[in-house]
Order: sequence, then C-alpha cells, then structure tokens
Amino acid sequence: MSTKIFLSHVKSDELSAAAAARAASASPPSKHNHMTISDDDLVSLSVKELNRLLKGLTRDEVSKLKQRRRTLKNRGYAANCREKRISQKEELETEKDLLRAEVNRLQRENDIVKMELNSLRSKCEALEQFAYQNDIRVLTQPLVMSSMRSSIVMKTDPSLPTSVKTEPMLPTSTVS
Amino acid sequence: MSTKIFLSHVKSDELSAAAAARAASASPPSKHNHMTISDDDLVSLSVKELNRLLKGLTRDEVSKLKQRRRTLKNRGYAANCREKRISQKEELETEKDLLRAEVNRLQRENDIVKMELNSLRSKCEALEQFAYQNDIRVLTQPLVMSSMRSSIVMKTDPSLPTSVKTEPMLPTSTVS
DNA sequence: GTGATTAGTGAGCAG
DNA sequence: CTGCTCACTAATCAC
Repeated sequence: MSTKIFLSHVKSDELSAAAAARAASASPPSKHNHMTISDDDLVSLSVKELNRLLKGLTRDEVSKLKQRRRTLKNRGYAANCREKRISQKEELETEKDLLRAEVNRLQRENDIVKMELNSLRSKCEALEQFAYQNDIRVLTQPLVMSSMRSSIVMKTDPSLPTSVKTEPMLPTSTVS
Repeated sequence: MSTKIFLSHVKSDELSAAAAARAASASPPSKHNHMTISDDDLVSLSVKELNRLLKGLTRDEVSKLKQRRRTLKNRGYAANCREKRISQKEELETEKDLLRAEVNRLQRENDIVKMELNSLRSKCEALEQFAYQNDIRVLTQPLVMSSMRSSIVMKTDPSLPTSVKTEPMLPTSTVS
C-alpha cells in the first residue's frame, strides 16, 4: 500500500513536496520547521538534536519524519554492506595472489636447491668412484643433522701418496 | 506511484485477488482464464504458450500479467545473482586454502631438501678434506646441469695405492 | 534505537 | 525479450 516510489536518483520526495507546499502557501520558512530538513541533516542529527527540532509537530508528522530518517539510514547501511562485500572480495583475491607468488617463489627455490643437490650428489659420487677405483678406503660417519659435520676415519694403510704437492687441491666445481 | 506493496512472503496478490473475485462471482473457472495463472506457471511458460492463454484478455490485463511475469522473473534472477556471488566467494576461499596447503607442502619439501643438501655438503667437504690431508689431488669437471655427471681426471702420479682390496669400498653414509 | 544483512523490487545495461 | 547487476526498500536479527 506504499505510495512511495523507488527513489533511484530522486533523493528526497518529501523534501521536494514540502518545499513546493511552502512556496505555494507563501508562508515564511520560520513559522514551522515543517519538513524542511534535508536528507543529510536528517541522517546526521542525533536523536536529541532531532527531537529539539520536532517540538511543535503533529504526532503523525513526527512519525513520518522518523520513518524517513530510518529509511535514509538504511540506505547508508545498504551502501556500507555493498562496499564491505566488494572489499572483502578484493581482500580474498589479494591474499590469493600473495599465496600464488609465494608458491612460485618456493617452487623456484626448490628447483635451485634440487639442482644443487644433484650436482653435489654427482660430485660426491665421483669422489667415491675415484676412491673406489684407486682402492682408497674411506669411512664417513653417519650424518644425522645438517649441523653435524661428518668426520673421516682412515681405514686403509696410512702409507698413502704424500708426495707431489704441486697444484691446488680442491676440485674445480661450480657448486659451492 | 506504484500501488504494489512489497511482496515479502506475499507470493501472489493478483492471484489471490483473482481467486477471491472468482469465488464471489460464482462463475466457473472455465469461463475466462482471467488471472488464474499461478506464479510458477507464469514464470515457466514460454512466451508463445503464454500468449495462447492470453487470447481473450484486455490490453491492460495482458500488460499487467506481463509485468507480473517480469517481476517474478526478476525475483529469480536476483536469487541467482546472490547464489552466484556466494559460490564465487566460496570458490575464492577454496582456492586460497589449496594455495596455502601448497605453500606448506613446498615449505616442508624445501626444508628436507636443504637438510639433505647440508648433509651432502658436509660429506663432500669431508671427502675433500681427507683427500687434501693425504695429498690426493682430484679434479672434477665443472657441473653444468644436474643430469650431467661429473667425471674425474687423475692429475697426480698414476702410481697410487692400488693394493689392499679387503673391504667394501663405499663410505657408509645416511645420505644416499 | 542502531547497524548489518537478506530478499524483493525497478532501473538500466548487454546480448 | 532475457538475464544480470545495482541501488533502494522493508523486514528481520543482534546488540
């Protein structure tokens, strides 16, 4: 039974109606504050301030004005709700992007470390192969933690090659 | 200027009005199909089927019925829209969870591989240290790709220890 | 009473 | 015309 039309882009019908009525009756605006409150004022005023302005008004007028205030408030709440909804969605997408970037970063890091591991494995195997082919017997203790350094125990005849110290000893390698 | 009230839980006002009128006039329902279409039928019928039922109706009645159809359709569209919105949100959250799980998986894998790398590094250093302390000079070729195996080149006097082949050669190590 | 949320509504756009 | 989305509204709920 509502005679109120949907107010898309029609910010204040009652305000316009009141303004028209005021213009028609030619009465000064100061006689009554009768419906001359703008939407912005109506929503921003506190209840006490509003009541002060509503002293000499009909019960029905007050009720209508309160309802208009409520409607205007609701309009703002709905806008808030919509804004919150889209910001939450954007937040989700941002978090998703960050996680995706983190996945890529870890993936790359993983690939690099695995390559290093393979290289080092090859190097280690080569050293062991060299030792095997030359009957050098080496025993490394079990490696438990990465921080624990393995030690080497000579198990073979101590009379090993101890001569020709001519070149830098360590293998040339791209790893480490 | 719309006299239509908001139809929350009042599924069909015109239908009810038509039914009331039909009961009051005591005319058989077969005389006119006058507004006896249910909401469900009205939305589901195709335009052609609907037009067939609208043959003997006033221009205004047809217009009203079409508008009611449009409104009912809109109601469904709005429901769709909301459902779609929440399903999209759920989809985002699911994707986020999957990515988070992937991050954790990669993190763990990374830690493991790094530990392996450190262990192997220690082992390798120990082997090199052993070689250095015993004046065994070994040269491994640069390692470029993980699939490329390093080869070993003897750079020292070939007269190396080639005796005492008594025990298994390879070092005992937890790292493969 | 205030604020948030939901379903229904018309406006308005795209296909 | 169909379907979708937006802003607005009333209803409803929680505090």
